[in-house]
Amino acid sequence: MEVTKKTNNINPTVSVDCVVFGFDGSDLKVLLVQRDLRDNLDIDDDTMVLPGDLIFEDEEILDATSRVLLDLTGIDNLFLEQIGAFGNLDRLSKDKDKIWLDLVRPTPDSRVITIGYFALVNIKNYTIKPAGFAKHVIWKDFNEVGELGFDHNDILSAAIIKLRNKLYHEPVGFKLLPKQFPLNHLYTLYNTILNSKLDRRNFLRRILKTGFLKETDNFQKGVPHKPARLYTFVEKKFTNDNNQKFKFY
Amino acid sequence: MEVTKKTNNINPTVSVDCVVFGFDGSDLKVLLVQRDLRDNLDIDDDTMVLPGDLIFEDEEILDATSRVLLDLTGIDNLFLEQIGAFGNLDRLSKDKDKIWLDLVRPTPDSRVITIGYFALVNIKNYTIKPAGFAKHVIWKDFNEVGELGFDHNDILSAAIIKLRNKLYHEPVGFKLLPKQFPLNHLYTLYNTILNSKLDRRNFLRRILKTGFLKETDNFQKGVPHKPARLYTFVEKKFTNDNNQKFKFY
DNA sequence: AAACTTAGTGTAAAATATACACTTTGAGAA
DNA sequence: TTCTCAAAGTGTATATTTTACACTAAGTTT
Repeated sequence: MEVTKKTNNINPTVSVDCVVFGFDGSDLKVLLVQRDLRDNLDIDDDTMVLPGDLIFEDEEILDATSRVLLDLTGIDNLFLEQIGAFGNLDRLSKDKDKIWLDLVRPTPDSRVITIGYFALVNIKNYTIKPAGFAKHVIWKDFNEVGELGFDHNDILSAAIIKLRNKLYHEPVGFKLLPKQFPLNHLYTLYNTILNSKLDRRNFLRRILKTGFLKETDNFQKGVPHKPARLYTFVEKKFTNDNNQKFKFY
Repeated sequence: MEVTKKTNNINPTVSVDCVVFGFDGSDLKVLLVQRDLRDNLDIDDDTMVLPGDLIFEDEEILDATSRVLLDLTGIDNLFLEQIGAFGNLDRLSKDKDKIWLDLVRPTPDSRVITIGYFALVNIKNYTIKPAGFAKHVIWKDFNEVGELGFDHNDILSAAIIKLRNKLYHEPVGFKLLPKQFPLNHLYTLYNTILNSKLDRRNFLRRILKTGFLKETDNFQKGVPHKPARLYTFVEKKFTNDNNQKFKFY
C-alpha cells in the first residue's frame, strides 16, 4: 500500500481538531473518525480520533477547520467556535499515535500544537451515507466515547463544558434541531446535555419567555398521540456580553 | 547596537502573549511593554505590546508564559488561564511590527500563532520599580490603552470579556486585591470592571452570602472617616461546572 | 460640639423560581 | 363508536430572590 505524505506548503507544527456535536432526539452524539480507515493504512489500529489535520502555511485556522470537515465528512459551512489551544509536550506520545504519525506525517516527531473547535449541527442534515468517506466517520454516543487518540479526550472534555455553558447562556440549542421542532424535543435536548431533569412546565414557560421561539401552524406527524405544535427559532441579535442576567435555563 | 537573535531551540511558529490585569483601587490596569526599549533597539517605535515571546521547542506552553512574565516583569508563580489561540494570517503585518520582527526574530517572515493567557494580580505586590527591566514595563489604564502592536488589541478584547464573565460567575475578584480588604474595595472593583453601578446594599448582602468572605478583626487605618472592617477571601473548593445557578453578582 | 463622610443594616414590593396537578386532544385498540 | 393511552398544553399557590430605597452608626476634621 502506498501512502503519499503531504509535504507541500504544510505547517507541520499547527493542526486543528474539531468536536462536532449532534443530537438524535434522545442522545448527544459526537463525530469521530476511525484513524486507520481514513488514511487507508493496513495497520492494526482501530483508534478513534476527532476530525482534524495540519494546517497549510497560508491558511486561516478557521478555514483549515472548515476544510477538514468538508473533506472528511462533507459537512460544509458550519458555525464553528474555538475551544482553545492544546499543546502539551506529550500529546502525541502514545505508542499507537506514534506509529500512525510515522506513516502519515512528513515530520512525525515534530511538536504539534492543535487548536480545538466545536460545532453544533442538526444531525439529520448530515446522515452518514454508507459509502465513500463515510465508511470511517461515525456519530458516536457522547457517553460511549472511549479512549481516543492523541489528547482528543481532553479536547472533548473542554468541548462538553463549553457546550453546557453555551446551552445555559446563549440560544444555541436550536442548532442541534431541525428548522421546525416540537418543544418537547428542545426539552429533552436540555435534559440530556445538561444531565438534569428540569421541570417540564417551568422549562416551557421560561424558554418561550426568551422570545427566541416562534410558533408555526405545523404539527408533528405520525406520532401515536396528540401531535405537538412545531416551533422555529427566531433569529435576532443576541449578545450576552454585558447582560449577565440572561439565562436560557 | 548589537542584537543577538535567539535561534537556539526556539519554535519560531508559536508564541505566547499574556494579559495581566491589576486594580489600583479605582481603575483597571493592564501590564504593557514598550517594545523598542525592551529589546534595546534604536528605532523610532514607541509601540506598546502585551508581554509575550516565542516558545521553546521543548517547553510547555504554560511554562513559556510563566517564563515570559518572570523574565520581563519579575512576576512569578501566577495563576494563568488560557484565552485562546490567535492565528490570523495578517496578525504580524503592520509596518512597524515587521520592522521589529526583522530586527529581532531569526525567521521574521514566519507565520506565528500565538496563544493568549490572562492573569489577575494584586497590583501592590508588583509595583514596578524604576530600575532594570522595569523601565519599559508599565501598568496602563485599561480605558486608555491605544493601538497595540500585532493583534494584541484583539487579545485584550478577548481577555476583558473573559474577565467580566469570570468576575460574574467565579470567585476571582479577590485575586486583584490585597489579602485583607474592606468590602467597599470589592464593590468598587465590581463596578469598575463590570462597568456598572450596582446597588451597594444589595451587593454587600449578596457577596457575603456566597460564603467566600470571612471577616477579620482588623480595620482600615488612616482614612478620614469610620474605618471599615477588613475581610479575607475564604479558599474553598469551587466548581461551577454543573451549578449554573451560582452567581457572584 | 457640629459637620462631614463612609460604614453598616432594615424592609416593603416586585419579580422570578419552584413544585405540583389538572385538562386536552389525537391515535390506536377494543 | 367508544375507550384507553400518551403526550400536549395550561393554572396557580408558595417560596425565594431581586430590586429599590432609606436610615442609623461611628470615626475624622473643623
